[in-house]
Amino acid sequence: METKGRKVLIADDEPDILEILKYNLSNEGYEVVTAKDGDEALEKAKRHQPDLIVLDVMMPKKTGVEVCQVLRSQPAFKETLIIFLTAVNDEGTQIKGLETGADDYVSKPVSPKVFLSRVNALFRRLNKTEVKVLKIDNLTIDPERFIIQVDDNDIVLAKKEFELLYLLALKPGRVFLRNEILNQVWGNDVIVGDRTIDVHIRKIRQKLGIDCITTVKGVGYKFEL
Amino acid sequence: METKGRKVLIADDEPDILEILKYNLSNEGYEVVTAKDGDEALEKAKRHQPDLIVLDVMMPKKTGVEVCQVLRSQPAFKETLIIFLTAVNDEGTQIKGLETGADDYVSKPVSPKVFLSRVNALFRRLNKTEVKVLKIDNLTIDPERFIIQVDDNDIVLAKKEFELLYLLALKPGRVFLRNEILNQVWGNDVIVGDRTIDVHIRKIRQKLGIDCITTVKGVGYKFEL
DNA sequence: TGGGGTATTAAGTTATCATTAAGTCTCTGT
DNA sequence: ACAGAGACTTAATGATAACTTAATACCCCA
Repeated sequence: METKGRKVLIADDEPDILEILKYNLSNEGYEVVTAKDGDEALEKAKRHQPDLIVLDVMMPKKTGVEVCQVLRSQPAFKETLIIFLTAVNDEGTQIKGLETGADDYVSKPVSPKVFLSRVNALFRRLNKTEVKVLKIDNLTIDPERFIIQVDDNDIVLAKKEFELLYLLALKPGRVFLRNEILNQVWGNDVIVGDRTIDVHIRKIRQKLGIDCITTVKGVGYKFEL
Repeated sequence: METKGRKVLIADDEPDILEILKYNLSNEGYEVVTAKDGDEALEKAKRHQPDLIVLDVMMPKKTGVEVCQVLRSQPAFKETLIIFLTAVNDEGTQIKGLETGADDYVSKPVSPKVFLSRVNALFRRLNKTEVKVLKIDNLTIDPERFIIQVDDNDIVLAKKEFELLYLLALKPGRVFLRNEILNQVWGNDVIVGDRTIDVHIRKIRQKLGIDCITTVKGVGYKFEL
């Protein structure tokens, strides 16, 4: 995760397309991983944790839409950008794709120029809103580098702890219900007990050493300095 | 992803059915959660607080009817819509289902079109008040964030206190009978004395510091600034 | 002025959370 | 593949806030 450039995964069953897109993205400074079918796409996505995933709708093993659905059901890929490629200039498919949780949609034949501008646009949008460094008083949370600082002292949080803190800190003062936390941090399908949240909260409080998470009994937790 | 729509939980042990219904509901803008047996259905229902629950009658772990009974015994699910799915075209089952507290009943094989129209009809029938932020003069009540503000000062209310205030504030000027309050805030099953309401009212008045709840002797309370 | 209601207070009761420790899972490097 | 470390989850217990009740004081009106 040291590369300055974003990581992109491209999944398409046509080697030519893969080659063209990879070449263009690499030229722009992106790090590129490729896959030739749906299953491979899922596997590489999990392994490489790309920032953007480009999915051909028509692929062997699993279609792009299916891959997208699987990915979106996992917390790790809730925020990942997804673009669909399709030869079908079908309005229905387009809508279906976007509803599945895709961020954009590019129809074949792909113009490298158009494609690149779309990709860049998505990342620009992302920078403004989603993944951003939080600075609240003497506390800094950098989700990209996975680093937390209090008064310039680095603090190491485990993954779940980090995600939990980041979630709360994104909207200071707002109370997050336990259910909300479970959905956002653990995902829809994972079933864990309520006490699990408590324990993570405790570890965060302990490691940070500052009292920034408030309990709202019977409701949930909120971030507050 | 960004769906503002209602949340629907579907429980069925046949993956195909889940897939079809989920796809159709998603297309209509509903947010969908799935479960593959009775126990999982209960767990997800509790966690996600869906607006509608679709239950297959024949499921492992717990049947749809059993799940329904458990849910209906809890105040949180008194108002939740429930639809039964069943392959048994049995009049008896149908009646038993409706008596258990289901709102509708769809027999398999399910026609997506029919199913959707039933679901839409149910929601149309339901005059559920939206969960929205209330702003009345210098008082702000945000039920989603569980926050109350008076003149920009945050005030912490306990859960019951909050729910009670929110109920009254939803219809300013309207008098709520004690029984009405008990049903809405405590649920039909819970039996608590009348004085309990008084005590909560008192705490709200005390914490808010402003006189916004008026007593109507022999009748109930109303919100009024 | 007494009765039917409500307000207030304090004291019980319960539900929920914090904490700790121990068990299970996962990843990593050899 | 294996061991070890750290991450994650669960279970058990103690602590505390939320909730309920009960007892008493109050108020208004026939």
